[in-house]
Amino acid sequence: MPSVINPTTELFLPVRDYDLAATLNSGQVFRWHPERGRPARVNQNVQLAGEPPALPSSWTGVVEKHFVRLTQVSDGIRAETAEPVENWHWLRNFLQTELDLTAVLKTFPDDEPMRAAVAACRGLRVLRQEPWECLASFILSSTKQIVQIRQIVSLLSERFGNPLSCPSDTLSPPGGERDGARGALFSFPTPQKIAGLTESDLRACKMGFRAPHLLAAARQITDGKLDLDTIRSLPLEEARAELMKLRGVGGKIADCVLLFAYGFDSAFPVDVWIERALRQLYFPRRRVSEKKLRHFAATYFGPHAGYAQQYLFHYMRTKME
DNA sequence: GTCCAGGTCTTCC
DNA sequence: GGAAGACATGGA
Repeated sequence: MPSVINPTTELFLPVRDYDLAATLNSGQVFRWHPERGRPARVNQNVQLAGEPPALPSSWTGVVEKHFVRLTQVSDGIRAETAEPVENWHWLRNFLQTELDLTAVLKTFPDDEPMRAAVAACRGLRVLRQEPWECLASFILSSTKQIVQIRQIVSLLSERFGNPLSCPSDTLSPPGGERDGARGALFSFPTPQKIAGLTESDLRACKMGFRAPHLLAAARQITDGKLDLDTIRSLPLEEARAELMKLRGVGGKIADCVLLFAYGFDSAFPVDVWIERALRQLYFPRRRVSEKKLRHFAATYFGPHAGYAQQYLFHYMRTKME
């Protein structure tokens, strides 16, 4: 007799060393929102002496076809969906709750900048996203602030995604249209849906010159010229080259997709923040060429370089706040 | 009004 | 192979 699993709408994920706020707010994903009345601190793990932990804090977002509410509690993460779920593998995989974070952190270089970055956002995880949403989001990211990427992705989802069932107490937050929260109530539009649109449909989502890039990527996928599944099994360099065949996808965006969607932990996206961080933290006194900087990034940070990169990225951004 | 944003591509030296 | 400019749009 096969064991019967009762579908549920709630799941408790026991996990230590997981900073949900830092993870969802570190520029990997663009459709997660702290819930009104459930304030989320940027770093749950920084607790001052004598100060009670600011728990719980909830976030709402979409993973694949599921609307999800996640709440950080002291010994893990509580998840809630609108519709009963039999198998929660998709959520564990997305959140990477079963990853041995301590083992990853041990591989980081033992230097002052990395120690400071880890101290600032320990518990930050690199998520495992669905490749198409990740690729599309980062095609839309070039020379855009994170807040604007959220707006564009939200508009795109609202207009061309499918409405999702939400828990009954989920309300569209005030100002949601401005900060993109409403878009989290829809699925991310499929490549097939995008491929059937026109460039002006997409430009109406405020994505500007990125519209033809997104359209072309969607059409390559629906035409069978690009298979996002096979990229998973390629060696890193081949996977990177495959993604970079797409117009509007250079090394940085390819590295983001490799790291955030496919789990290539050594992929090291170099954007303006990371370039600034590397120059300030590692080469404060001399001007190094961009090429040397890339070589340094590719060789210095170890097998989980991309993970180290995400710690540096979030550390630099929160330090500036 | 000006500068700049999780870049990429083309042109020109 | 490296610098400079174009590309849309909006927040700060």
